[in-house]
Amino acid sequence: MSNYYVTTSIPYVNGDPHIGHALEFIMADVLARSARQRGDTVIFSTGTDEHGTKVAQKAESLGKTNQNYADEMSKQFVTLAKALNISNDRFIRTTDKAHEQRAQIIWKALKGDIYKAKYIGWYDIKQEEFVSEAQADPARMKPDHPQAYQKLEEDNYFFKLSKYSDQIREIIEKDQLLVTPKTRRNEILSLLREGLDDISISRPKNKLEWGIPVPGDSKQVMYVWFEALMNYITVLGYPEHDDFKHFWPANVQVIGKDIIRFHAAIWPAMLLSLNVQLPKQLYVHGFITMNGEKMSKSIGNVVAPQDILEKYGVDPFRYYFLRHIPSYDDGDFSWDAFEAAYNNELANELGNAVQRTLVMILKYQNGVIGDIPPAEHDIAKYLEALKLCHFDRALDEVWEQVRGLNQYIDEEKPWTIAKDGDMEHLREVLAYQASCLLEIADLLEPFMPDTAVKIRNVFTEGIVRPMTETLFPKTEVAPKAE
RNA sequence: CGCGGGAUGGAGCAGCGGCAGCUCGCGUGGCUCAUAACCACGAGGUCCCAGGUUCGAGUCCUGGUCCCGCAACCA
Repeated sequence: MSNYYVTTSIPYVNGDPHIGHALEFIMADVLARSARQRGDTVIFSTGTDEHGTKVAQKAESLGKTNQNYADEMSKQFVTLAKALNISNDRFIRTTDKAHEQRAQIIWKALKGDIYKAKYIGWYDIKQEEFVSEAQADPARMKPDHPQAYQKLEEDNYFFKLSKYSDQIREIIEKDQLLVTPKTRRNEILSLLREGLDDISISRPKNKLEWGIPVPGDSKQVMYVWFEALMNYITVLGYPEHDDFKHFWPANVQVIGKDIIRFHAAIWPAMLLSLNVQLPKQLYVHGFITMNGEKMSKSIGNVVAPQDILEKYGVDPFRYYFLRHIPSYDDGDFSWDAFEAAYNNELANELGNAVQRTLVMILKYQNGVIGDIPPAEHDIAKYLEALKLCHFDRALDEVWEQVRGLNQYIDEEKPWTIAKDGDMEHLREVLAYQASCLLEIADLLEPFMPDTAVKIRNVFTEGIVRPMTETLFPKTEVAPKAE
Protein backbone atom coordinates (compact mmCIF):
# COMPACT_ATOMS: atom_id res chain seq x y z
CA MET A 1 0.00 0.00 0.00
CA SER A 2 1.63 3.21 -1.12
CA ASN A 3 0.87 6.73 -2.17
CA TYR A 4 0.25 7.49 -5.79
CA TYR A 5 0.17 10.88 -7.47
CA VAL A 6 -0.91 11.41 -11.07
CA THR A 7 -1.49 14.64 -12.97
CA THR A 8 -2.72 15.84 -16.33
CA SER A 9 -1.35 18.96 -17.89
CA ILE A 10 -3.64 21.85 -17.13
CA PRO A 11 -5.53 23.06 -20.21
CA TYR A 12 -5.09 26.66 -21.26
CA VAL A 13 -8.46 28.36 -21.18
CA ASN A 14 -8.36 30.32 -24.41
CA GLY A 15 -10.70 27.90 -26.17
CA ASP A 16 -13.43 25.37 -25.55
CA PRO A 17 -12.55 21.89 -24.31
CA HIS A 18 -11.95 19.51 -27.18
CA ILE A 19 -11.42 15.81 -27.72
CA GLY A 20 -7.71 16.08 -27.02
CA HIS A 21 -8.40 17.34 -23.51
CA ALA A 22 -10.89 14.52 -23.05
CA LEU A 23 -8.30 11.96 -24.11
CA GLU A 24 -5.79 13.19 -21.60
CA PHE A 25 -8.36 13.26 -18.82
CA ILE A 26 -9.46 9.68 -19.33
CA MET A 27 -5.94 8.33 -19.70
CA ALA A 28 -4.90 9.86 -16.41
CA ASP A 29 -8.15 8.65 -14.90
CA VAL A 30 -7.36 5.07 -15.85
CA LEU A 31 -4.05 5.36 -14.01
CA ALA A 32 -5.73 6.85 -10.96
CA ARG A 33 -8.54 4.30 -10.79
CA SER A 34 -6.17 1.45 -11.39
CA ALA A 35 -3.95 2.63 -8.55
CA ARG A 36 -6.94 2.89 -6.22
CA GLN A 37 -8.05 -0.56 -7.27
CA ARG A 38 -4.78 -2.08 -6.14
CA GLY A 39 -5.10 -0.28 -2.82
CA ASP A 40 -2.90 2.79 -3.21
CA THR A 41 -3.81 6.10 -1.68
CA VAL A 42 -4.24 8.35 -4.67
CA ILE A 43 -4.13 12.03 -5.46
CA PHE A 44 -5.21 12.71 -9.01
CA SER A 45 -4.97 16.34 -9.98
CA THR A 46 -6.04 18.34 -12.97
CA GLY A 47 -7.04 21.96 -13.48
CA THR A 48 -6.81 25.01 -15.70
CA ASP A 49 -4.08 27.40 -16.77
CA GLU A 50 -5.53 30.89 -16.86
CA HIS A 51 -2.99 33.70 -17.15
CA GLY A 52 -1.17 35.16 -20.13
CA THR A 53 -1.57 37.12 -23.32
CA LYS A 54 -4.01 34.93 -25.18
CA VAL A 55 -6.50 34.79 -22.35
CA ALA A 56 -6.27 38.53 -21.81
CA GLN A 57 -6.83 39.14 -25.52
CA LYS A 58 -9.74 36.76 -25.67
CA ALA A 59 -11.39 38.30 -22.62
CA GLU A 60 -10.97 41.75 -24.07
CA SER A 61 -12.46 40.78 -27.41
CA LEU A 62 -15.50 39.45 -25.58
CA GLY A 63 -15.75 42.53 -23.42
CA LYS A 64 -15.24 40.58 -20.23
CA THR A 65 -12.83 40.95 -17.39
CA ASN A 66 -9.96 38.52 -17.40
CA GLN A 67 -11.18 36.88 -14.24
CA ASN A 68 -14.76 36.54 -15.42
CA TYR A 69 -13.68 35.02 -18.66
CA ALA A 70 -11.31 32.62 -16.92
CA ASP A 71 -14.05 31.64 -14.47
CA GLU A 72 -16.43 30.76 -17.27
CA MET A 73 -13.88 28.78 -19.22
CA SER A 74 -12.55 26.94 -16.22
CA LYS A 75 -16.06 25.85 -15.42
CA GLN A 76 -16.33 24.24 -18.83
CA PHE A 77 -13.37 22.03 -18.08
CA VAL A 78 -14.83 21.06 -14.74
CA THR A 79 -18.03 20.14 -16.54
CA LEU A 80 -16.16 18.05 -19.07
CA ALA A 81 -14.31 16.18 -16.36
CA LYS A 82 -17.61 15.39 -14.64
CA ALA A 83 -19.21 14.28 -17.88
CA LEU A 84 -16.31 11.92 -18.51
CA ASN A 85 -16.58 10.46 -15.03
CA ILE A 86 -13.08 11.63 -14.19
CA SER A 87 -12.15 10.79 -10.62
CA ASN A 88 -9.83 13.70 -9.94
CA ASP A 89 -9.31 14.57 -6.30
CA ARG A 90 -8.12 18.09 -7.01
CA PHE A 91 -8.84 20.76 -9.56
CA ILE A 92 -6.32 23.55 -9.45
CA ARG A 93 -6.71 26.90 -11.14
CA THR A 94 -3.65 29.06 -11.64
CA THR A 95 -5.76 32.00 -10.51
CA ASP A 96 -6.33 30.34 -7.13
CA LYS A 97 -4.88 32.52 -4.40
CA ALA A 98 -3.00 29.58 -2.99
CA HIS A 99 -1.33 28.88 -6.30
CA GLU A 100 -0.37 32.51 -6.75
CA GLN A 101 1.15 32.71 -3.32
CA ARG A 102 3.04 29.47 -3.64
CA ALA A 103 4.25 30.40 -7.12
CA GLN A 104 5.86 33.44 -5.56
CA ILE A 105 7.47 31.29 -2.91
CA ILE A 106 8.86 29.08 -5.66
CA TRP A 107 10.14 32.07 -7.59
CA LYS A 108 12.04 33.21 -4.54
CA ALA A 109 13.44 29.75 -4.00
CA LEU A 110 14.69 29.76 -7.59
CA LYS A 111 16.39 33.14 -7.09
CA GLY A 112 19.87 31.68 -7.49
CA ASP A 113 19.11 30.68 -11.07
CA ILE A 114 17.22 33.80 -12.07
CA TYR A 115 18.83 36.88 -13.53
CA LYS A 116 17.67 40.04 -15.28
CA ALA A 117 18.63 40.78 -18.86
CA LYS A 118 17.42 42.44 -21.99
CA TYR A 119 15.37 40.51 -24.47
CA ILE A 120 15.88 41.79 -27.99
CA GLY A 121 13.72 40.69 -30.87
CA TRP A 122 11.37 41.55 -33.70
CA TYR A 123 8.18 43.03 -32.35
CA ASP A 124 4.88 42.96 -34.21
CA ILE A 125 3.17 46.19 -33.24
CA LYS A 126 -0.27 45.19 -34.38
CA GLN A 127 -0.25 41.81 -32.66
CA GLU A 128 1.54 43.29 -29.66
CA GLU A 129 3.96 40.42 -29.43
CA PHE A 130 7.45 39.33 -30.22
CA VAL A 131 7.98 37.18 -33.28
CA SER A 132 10.65 34.52 -33.18
CA GLU A 133 13.47 34.69 -35.70
CA ALA A 134 12.27 31.42 -37.20
CA GLN A 135 8.66 32.47 -37.62
CA ALA A 136 9.27 36.04 -38.68
CA ASP A 137 8.50 37.06 -42.22
CA PRO A 138 11.86 38.25 -43.66
CA ALA A 139 10.13 40.89 -45.80
CA ARG A 140 8.79 42.60 -42.72
CA MET A 141 12.24 42.93 -41.22
CA LYS A 142 12.96 45.73 -43.69
CA PRO A 143 12.05 49.15 -42.29
CA ASP A 144 10.22 50.29 -45.43
CA HIS A 145 7.68 47.43 -45.24
CA PRO A 146 4.18 48.76 -44.39
CA GLN A 147 3.88 46.33 -41.49
CA ALA A 148 7.53 46.28 -40.59
CA TYR A 149 8.56 44.73 -37.30
CA GLN A 150 10.30 46.86 -34.78
CA LYS A 151 13.57 45.84 -33.28
CA LEU A 152 12.58 46.07 -29.67
CA GLU A 153 14.18 45.29 -26.40
CA GLU A 154 12.64 44.82 -23.03
CA ASP A 155 13.74 43.83 -19.60
CA ASN A 156 13.02 40.21 -18.71
CA TYR A 157 14.00 37.86 -16.01
CA PHE A 158 15.74 34.76 -17.30
CA PHE A 159 16.08 31.29 -15.86
CA LYS A 160 19.40 29.45 -16.16
CA LEU A 161 18.02 26.49 -18.02
CA SER A 162 21.34 25.93 -19.79
CA LYS A 163 22.95 24.99 -16.52
CA TYR A 164 20.82 21.85 -16.23
CA SER A 165 20.98 20.30 -19.72
CA ASP A 166 23.53 17.64 -18.91
CA GLN A 167 22.05 16.72 -15.57
CA ILE A 168 18.57 16.26 -17.02
CA ARG A 169 19.96 14.29 -19.94
CA GLU A 170 21.63 11.85 -17.57
CA ILE A 171 18.50 11.45 -15.50
CA ILE A 172 16.42 10.64 -18.57
CA GLU A 173 19.09 8.34 -19.98
CA LYS A 174 19.04 6.38 -16.74
CA ASP A 175 15.23 6.33 -16.82
CA GLN A 176 15.11 7.90 -13.39
CA LEU A 177 12.64 10.11 -15.17
CA LEU A 178 11.06 7.55 -17.47
CA VAL A 179 9.75 9.11 -20.66
CA THR A 180 7.12 6.93 -22.31
CA PRO A 181 6.96 6.04 -25.19
CA LYS A 182 10.55 5.49 -26.29
CA THR A 183 10.29 7.67 -29.36
CA ARG A 184 9.49 10.64 -27.19
CA ARG A 185 12.42 9.80 -24.98
CA ASN A 186 14.73 9.85 -28.01
CA GLU A 187 13.27 13.12 -29.10
CA ILE A 188 13.91 14.89 -25.86
CA LEU A 189 17.34 13.35 -25.45
CA SER A 190 18.47 14.69 -28.77
CA LEU A 191 17.18 18.07 -27.76
CA LEU A 192 19.11 17.87 -24.52
CA ARG A 193 22.25 16.76 -26.29
CA GLU A 194 22.20 20.00 -28.25
CA GLY A 195 21.97 21.85 -24.98
CA LEU A 196 19.29 24.17 -23.71
CA ASP A 197 19.41 27.93 -23.71
CA ASP A 198 18.25 30.10 -20.87
CA ILE A 199 14.63 31.15 -21.12
CA SER A 200 12.82 34.35 -20.45
CA ILE A 201 10.40 33.87 -17.59
CA SER A 202 8.75 37.23 -17.10
CA ARG A 203 6.90 39.96 -18.96
CA PRO A 204 6.85 43.70 -18.30
CA LYS A 205 3.63 44.61 -16.58
CA ASN A 206 2.97 47.55 -18.87
CA LYS A 207 2.53 45.10 -21.74
CA LEU A 208 0.68 42.42 -19.87
CA GLU A 209 -0.75 42.68 -16.42
CA TRP A 210 -2.66 39.35 -16.42
CA GLY A 211 -0.14 37.29 -14.53
CA ILE A 212 1.35 36.61 -11.15
CA PRO A 213 3.52 39.48 -9.95
CA VAL A 214 7.22 38.80 -9.71
CA PRO A 215 8.14 39.09 -6.03
CA GLY A 216 10.06 42.24 -5.36
CA ASP A 217 9.53 43.78 -8.79
CA SER A 218 6.25 45.56 -9.33
CA LYS A 219 7.03 46.09 -13.00
CA GLN A 220 7.12 42.42 -14.00
CA VAL A 221 4.75 39.43 -14.03
CA MET A 222 5.73 35.79 -14.41
CA TYR A 223 5.63 34.27 -17.85
CA VAL A 224 2.56 32.06 -17.88
CA TRP A 225 4.26 28.79 -18.78
CA PHE A 226 6.83 29.09 -16.08
CA GLU A 227 4.18 29.65 -13.47
CA ALA A 228 1.73 27.08 -14.85
CA LEU A 229 4.24 24.25 -14.49
CA MET A 230 4.43 24.98 -10.79
CA ASN A 231 0.82 23.83 -10.37
CA TYR A 232 1.98 20.25 -10.00
CA ILE A 233 3.52 21.03 -6.65
CA THR A 234 1.53 24.06 -5.54
CA VAL A 235 -1.58 21.88 -5.62
CA LEU A 236 0.09 19.61 -3.07
CA GLY A 237 0.96 22.61 -0.91
CA TYR A 238 4.64 23.01 -1.66
CA PRO A 239 6.74 23.52 0.34
CA GLU A 240 5.32 22.85 3.79
CA HIS A 241 2.15 20.77 3.44
CA ASP A 242 2.08 17.07 4.28
CA ASP A 243 0.59 16.18 0.92
CA PHE A 244 3.67 17.51 -0.76
CA LYS A 245 5.89 15.54 1.56
CA HIS A 246 3.93 12.32 1.08
CA PHE A 247 2.88 12.40 -2.56
CA TRP A 248 5.68 14.14 -4.43
CA PRO A 249 7.39 13.00 -6.66
CA ALA A 250 4.51 12.26 -9.01
CA ASN A 251 4.25 8.69 -10.21
CA VAL A 252 3.04 9.71 -13.63
CA GLN A 253 2.50 13.02 -15.34
CA VAL A 254 0.31 12.74 -18.41
CA ILE A 255 0.95 15.26 -21.19
CA GLY A 256 0.48 15.76 -24.94
CA LYS A 257 3.32 15.51 -27.40
CA ASP A 258 3.27 19.23 -28.09
CA ILE A 259 4.49 20.12 -24.63
CA ILE A 260 7.29 17.61 -24.02
CA ARG A 261 9.86 20.35 -24.03
CA PHE A 262 8.24 22.09 -21.14
CA HIS A 263 7.80 18.94 -19.10
CA ALA A 264 10.98 17.08 -19.91
CA ALA A 265 13.34 20.05 -19.89
CA ILE A 266 12.08 23.21 -18.22
CA TRP A 267 10.06 21.54 -15.47
CA PRO A 268 12.85 19.14 -14.43
CA ALA A 269 15.29 22.05 -14.41
CA MET A 270 13.01 23.99 -12.10
CA LEU A 271 12.78 21.04 -9.76
CA LEU A 272 16.53 20.51 -9.77
CA SER A 273 16.99 24.15 -8.97
CA LEU A 274 14.50 23.80 -6.09
CA ASN A 275 16.35 20.71 -4.98
CA VAL A 276 13.16 18.72 -5.24
CA GLN A 277 12.82 15.24 -6.75
CA LEU A 278 11.75 14.77 -10.35
CA PRO A 279 8.57 12.94 -11.33
CA LYS A 280 9.08 9.24 -11.94
CA GLN A 281 7.35 8.97 -15.27
CA LEU A 282 6.22 11.25 -18.04
CA TYR A 283 3.64 9.68 -20.32
CA VAL A 284 3.22 11.43 -23.65
CA HIS A 285 0.10 10.83 -25.70
CA GLY A 286 -0.51 11.80 -29.32
CA PHE A 287 -3.10 13.81 -31.17
CA ILE A 288 -6.48 12.88 -32.57
CA THR A 289 -7.41 13.48 -36.18
CA MET A 290 -10.92 13.49 -37.60
CA ASN A 291 -11.34 11.25 -40.64
CA GLY A 292 -7.60 11.51 -41.12
CA GLU A 293 -7.57 15.29 -41.10
CA LYS A 294 -6.29 17.57 -38.45
CA MET A 295 -9.20 18.92 -36.46
CA SER A 296 -9.52 22.62 -36.87
CA LYS A 297 -12.12 25.29 -36.74
CA SER A 298 -11.27 26.49 -40.24
CA ILE A 299 -11.89 23.07 -41.78
CA GLY A 300 -15.04 22.90 -39.67
CA ASN A 301 -14.56 19.29 -38.65
CA VAL A 302 -14.34 19.78 -34.91
CA VAL A 303 -16.29 17.25 -32.91
CA ALA A 304 -17.02 18.33 -29.37
CA PRO A 305 -16.74 15.66 -26.71
CA GLN A 306 -20.32 16.46 -25.74
CA ASP A 307 -21.61 15.39 -29.17
CA ILE A 308 -20.25 11.89 -28.66
CA LEU A 309 -21.16 11.69 -25.01
CA GLU A 310 -24.76 12.61 -25.66
CA LYS A 311 -25.15 9.98 -28.31
CA TYR A 312 -23.31 7.06 -26.73
CA GLY A 313 -22.65 7.79 -23.09
CA VAL A 314 -19.49 7.90 -21.04
CA ASP A 315 -18.17 4.38 -21.04
CA PRO A 316 -18.32 3.84 -24.80
CA PHE A 317 -16.55 7.19 -25.17
CA ARG A 318 -13.82 6.15 -22.78
CA TYR A 319 -13.58 2.76 -24.43
CA TYR A 320 -13.14 4.08 -27.95
CA PHE A 321 -10.50 6.63 -27.11
CA LEU A 322 -8.55 4.29 -24.89
CA ARG A 323 -8.55 1.31 -27.21
CA HIS A 324 -8.74 2.74 -30.70
CA ILE A 325 -6.52 5.76 -30.32
CA PRO A 326 -3.04 4.19 -30.16
CA SER A 327 -1.58 4.95 -26.76
CA TYR A 328 1.85 5.60 -28.22
CA ASP A 329 0.86 7.42 -31.36
CA ASP A 330 -1.61 9.70 -33.06
CA GLY A 331 -5.03 8.28 -33.78
CA ASP A 332 -8.16 8.95 -35.73
CA PHE A 333 -11.75 9.49 -34.78
CA SER A 334 -14.61 8.92 -37.18
CA TRP A 335 -18.25 8.28 -36.46
CA ASP A 336 -18.04 5.11 -38.56
CA ALA A 337 -15.13 3.70 -36.60
CA PHE A 338 -16.79 4.65 -33.35
CA GLU A 339 -20.06 3.00 -34.30
CA ALA A 340 -18.28 -0.13 -35.47
CA ALA A 341 -16.43 -0.42 -32.17
CA TYR A 342 -19.60 0.25 -30.22
CA ASN A 343 -21.74 -2.28 -32.04
CA ASN A 344 -19.23 -5.08 -32.50
CA GLU A 345 -17.05 -4.95 -29.48
CA LEU A 346 -19.28 -3.46 -26.81
CA ALA A 347 -22.76 -4.59 -27.82
CA ASN A 348 -22.08 -7.88 -29.61
CA GLU A 349 -19.07 -9.27 -27.83
CA LEU A 350 -19.27 -7.93 -24.29
CA GLY A 351 -22.89 -6.90 -23.88
CA ASN A 352 -24.18 -10.04 -25.45
CA ALA A 353 -21.86 -12.27 -23.43
CA VAL A 354 -23.38 -10.77 -20.29
CA GLN A 355 -26.88 -11.13 -21.68
CA ARG A 356 -26.66 -14.76 -22.81
CA THR A 357 -25.08 -15.80 -19.52
CA LEU A 358 -27.69 -13.95 -17.55
CA VAL A 359 -30.57 -15.38 -19.53
CA MET A 360 -29.35 -18.97 -19.29
CA ILE A 361 -29.00 -18.74 -15.54
CA LEU A 362 -32.52 -17.35 -15.30
CA LYS A 363 -33.97 -19.85 -17.69
CA TYR A 364 -32.30 -23.03 -16.52
CA GLN A 365 -31.69 -22.33 -12.85
CA ASN A 366 -34.31 -19.76 -11.86
CA GLY A 367 -31.56 -17.20 -11.41
CA VAL A 368 -29.56 -19.18 -8.90
CA ILE A 369 -25.86 -19.28 -9.66
CA GLY A 370 -24.63 -20.98 -6.51
CA ASP A 371 -20.99 -21.08 -5.60
CA ILE A 372 -18.79 -19.04 -7.95
CA PRO A 373 -15.17 -20.18 -8.05
CA PRO A 374 -12.84 -17.27 -8.89
CA ALA A 375 -11.74 -17.35 -12.52
CA GLU A 376 -8.06 -16.65 -12.62
CA HIS A 377 -6.68 -15.93 -16.00
CA ASP A 378 -3.13 -14.78 -16.46
CA ILE A 379 -3.31 -11.00 -16.33
CA ALA A 380 0.43 -10.34 -16.40
CA LYS A 381 0.27 -8.82 -19.87
CA TYR A 382 -2.65 -6.62 -18.87
CA LEU A 383 -0.78 -5.33 -15.85
CA GLU A 384 2.40 -4.78 -17.81
CA ALA A 385 0.52 -2.84 -20.47
CA LEU A 386 -1.11 -0.69 -17.82
CA LYS A 387 2.22 0.03 -16.20
CA LEU A 388 3.57 1.26 -19.52
CA CYS A 389 0.45 3.34 -20.18
CA HIS A 390 -0.26 1.05 -23.11
CA PHE A 391 -4.00 1.43 -22.58
CA ASP A 392 -4.91 0.09 -26.00
CA ARG A 393 -3.04 -3.14 -25.36
CA ALA A 394 -4.44 -3.53 -21.90
CA LEU A 395 -7.91 -3.46 -23.41
CA ASP A 396 -6.83 -5.91 -26.11
CA GLU A 397 -5.98 -8.26 -23.28
CA VAL A 398 -9.40 -7.81 -21.70
CA TRP A 399 -11.01 -8.58 -25.02
CA GLU A 400 -8.97 -11.77 -25.28
CA GLN A 401 -10.97 -12.83 -22.27
CA VAL A 402 -14.29 -11.62 -23.63
CA ARG A 403 -13.66 -13.55 -26.82
CA GLY A 404 -12.43 -16.52 -24.84
CA LEU A 405 -15.67 -16.56 -22.88
CA ASN A 406 -17.79 -16.57 -26.02
CA GLN A 407 -15.72 -19.45 -27.36
CA TYR A 408 -16.10 -21.31 -24.10
CA ILE A 409 -19.88 -20.97 -24.23
CA ASP A 410 -19.90 -22.20 -27.78
CA GLU A 411 -17.79 -25.23 -26.94
CA GLU A 412 -19.66 -26.20 -23.80
CA LYS A 413 -23.10 -25.58 -25.28
CA PRO A 414 -24.94 -25.15 -21.96
CA TRP A 415 -28.29 -25.38 -23.81
CA THR A 416 -27.40 -28.91 -24.85
CA ILE A 417 -26.32 -29.82 -21.33
CA ALA A 418 -29.67 -28.51 -20.11
CA LYS A 419 -31.55 -30.72 -22.54
CA ASP A 420 -29.51 -33.72 -21.48
CA GLY A 421 -30.43 -32.93 -17.90
CA ASP A 422 -26.93 -32.95 -16.37
CA MET A 423 -27.85 -30.18 -13.96
CA GLU A 424 -24.70 -30.27 -11.83
CA HIS A 425 -22.44 -29.94 -14.84
CA LEU A 426 -24.67 -27.17 -16.17
CA ARG A 427 -24.38 -25.31 -12.91
CA GLU A 428 -20.58 -25.54 -13.03
CA VAL A 429 -20.45 -24.22 -16.58
CA LEU A 430 -22.77 -21.31 -15.89
CA ALA A 431 -21.01 -20.43 -12.66
CA TYR A 432 -17.74 -20.37 -14.54
CA GLN A 433 -19.24 -18.00 -17.09
CA ALA A 434 -20.39 -15.70 -14.32
CA SER A 435 -16.98 -15.93 -12.77
CA CYS A 436 -15.29 -14.91 -16.03
CA LEU A 437 -17.59 -11.93 -16.31
CA LEU A 438 -16.78 -10.85 -12.78
CA GLU A 439 -13.11 -11.02 -13.60
CA ILE A 440 -13.68 -9.01 -16.76
CA ALA A 441 -15.56 -6.44 -14.71
CA ASP A 442 -12.52 -6.06 -12.47
CA LEU A 443 -10.20 -5.56 -15.40
CA LEU A 444 -12.61 -3.09 -16.92
CA GLU A 445 -13.01 -1.08 -13.75
CA PRO A 446 -10.36 1.57 -14.51
CA PHE A 447 -11.50 1.94 -18.10
CA MET A 448 -15.29 1.71 -17.89
CA PRO A 449 -16.22 2.16 -14.25
CA ASP A 450 -20.00 2.26 -14.74
CA THR A 451 -20.00 -0.86 -16.85
CA ALA A 452 -17.89 -2.71 -14.31
CA VAL A 453 -20.40 -1.90 -11.60
CA LYS A 454 -23.33 -2.99 -13.74
CA ILE A 455 -21.76 -6.33 -14.54
CA ARG A 456 -20.89 -6.95 -10.91
CA ASN A 457 -24.41 -6.12 -9.84
CA VAL A 458 -25.79 -8.85 -12.05
CA PHE A 459 -23.64 -11.72 -10.88
CA THR A 460 -22.49 -11.19 -7.32
CA GLU A 461 -24.02 -12.91 -4.31
CA GLY A 462 -24.82 -16.17 -6.05
CA ILE A 463 -28.07 -14.93 -7.49
CA VAL A 464 -28.65 -13.20 -10.79
CA ARG A 465 -30.09 -9.74 -10.64
CA PRO A 466 -31.35 -8.89 -14.11
CA MET A 467 -30.42 -5.52 -15.53
CA THR A 468 -33.13 -2.95 -15.89
CA GLU A 469 -31.82 -2.03 -19.31
CA THR A 470 -29.58 -3.48 -21.98
CA LEU A 471 -25.89 -2.95 -21.37
CA PHE A 472 -25.02 -1.52 -24.78
CA PRO A 473 -28.23 -1.16 -26.77
CA LYS A 474 -27.55 -1.40 -30.46
CA THR A 475 -29.09 1.17 -32.68
CA GLU A 476 -28.32 3.31 -35.68
CA VAL A 477 -30.43 6.20 -34.49
CA ALA A 478 -29.16 8.26 -31.60
CA PRO A 479 -29.69 6.00 -28.61
CA LYS A 480 -29.97 7.11 -25.06
CA ALA A 481 -26.99 4.94 -24.46
CA GLU A 482 -25.61 3.74 -21.20
C1' C B 1 22.62 17.77 -45.10
C1' G B 2 18.74 21.39 -37.70
C1' C B 3 16.47 17.20 -34.52
C1' G B 4 13.19 13.06 -33.94
C1' G B 5 9.46 9.57 -35.63
C1' G B 6 6.83 6.85 -39.42
C1' A B 7 5.74 4.19 -44.41
C1' U B 8 3.28 -3.88 -43.63
C1' G B 9 -3.60 -6.99 -47.19
C1' G B 10 -9.85 -2.04 -47.82
C1' A B 11 -9.03 0.44 -42.42
C1' G B 12 -6.16 0.31 -37.76
C1' C B 13 -1.88 -2.00 -35.85
C1' A B 14 2.04 -6.18 -34.34
C1' G B 15 6.44 -8.49 -35.97
C1' C B 16 12.60 -6.02 -35.96
C1' G B 17 17.50 -12.03 -39.16
C1' G B 18 14.68 -17.88 -40.24
C1' C B 19 7.51 -20.57 -43.69
C1' A B 20 4.01 -12.62 -43.22
C1' G B 21 0.49 -12.12 -38.07
C1' C B 22 -3.76 -9.72 -35.11
C1' U B 23 -8.47 -6.79 -34.77
C1' C B 24 -12.26 -4.57 -37.82
C1' G B 25 -14.52 -4.93 -42.62
C1' C B 26 -15.68 -8.73 -46.66
C1' G B 27 -17.21 -14.08 -48.30
C1' U B 28 -18.78 -19.17 -46.93
C1' G B 29 -20.41 -22.63 -43.37
C1' G B 30 -22.10 -24.01 -38.27
C1' C B 31 -25.04 -23.09 -33.92
C1' U B 32 -29.73 -21.42 -31.58
C1' C B 33 -28.54 -19.69 -24.86
C1' A B 34 -28.30 -14.48 -26.57
C1' U B 35 -28.66 -7.45 -28.12
C1' A B 36 -30.43 -10.64 -36.36
C1' A B 37 -25.99 -11.55 -31.37
C1' C B 38 -22.14 -16.13 -31.00
C1' C B 39 -18.51 -19.91 -33.22
C1' A B 40 -15.45 -21.99 -37.37
C1' C B 41 -13.25 -21.59 -42.03
C1' G B 42 -11.79 -18.64 -46.35
C1' A B 43 -10.36 -14.62 -49.90
C1' G B 44 -7.16 -10.49 -49.72
C1' G B 45 -0.12 -8.26 -48.99
C1' U B 46 6.04 -7.48 -55.03
C1' C B 47 5.98 -5.66 -46.07
C1' C B 48 7.48 2.88 -49.92
C1' C B 49 11.64 2.74 -53.96
C1' A B 50 16.86 1.44 -55.47
C1' G B 51 21.31 -0.81 -54.21
C1' G B 52 24.17 -3.75 -50.55
C1' U B 53 25.47 -7.44 -46.27
C1' U B 54 23.86 -12.64 -45.41
C1' C B 55 22.85 -19.58 -46.69
C1' G B 56 18.51 -16.49 -45.58
C1' A B 57 15.96 -9.36 -44.81
C1' G B 58 9.45 -6.03 -43.34
C1' U B 59 13.53 -7.23 -39.99
C1' C B 60 20.64 -5.11 -40.66
C1' C B 61 23.68 -1.26 -43.91
C1' U B 62 23.81 2.81 -47.81
C1' G B 63 21.15 6.18 -50.86
C1' G B 64 16.34 8.19 -52.29
C1' U B 65 10.88 9.44 -52.12
C1' C B 66 6.63 10.71 -49.31
C1' C B 67 4.09 11.78 -44.51
C1' C B 68 4.06 13.61 -39.24
C1' G B 69 5.93 16.15 -34.83
C1' C B 70 9.51 19.58 -32.65
C1' A B 71 12.80 23.61 -33.85
C1' A B 72 13.99 29.67 -27.42
C1' C B 73 8.23 33.27 -26.09
C1' C B 74 2.03 30.32 -29.02
C1' A B 75 0.06 28.11 -24.65
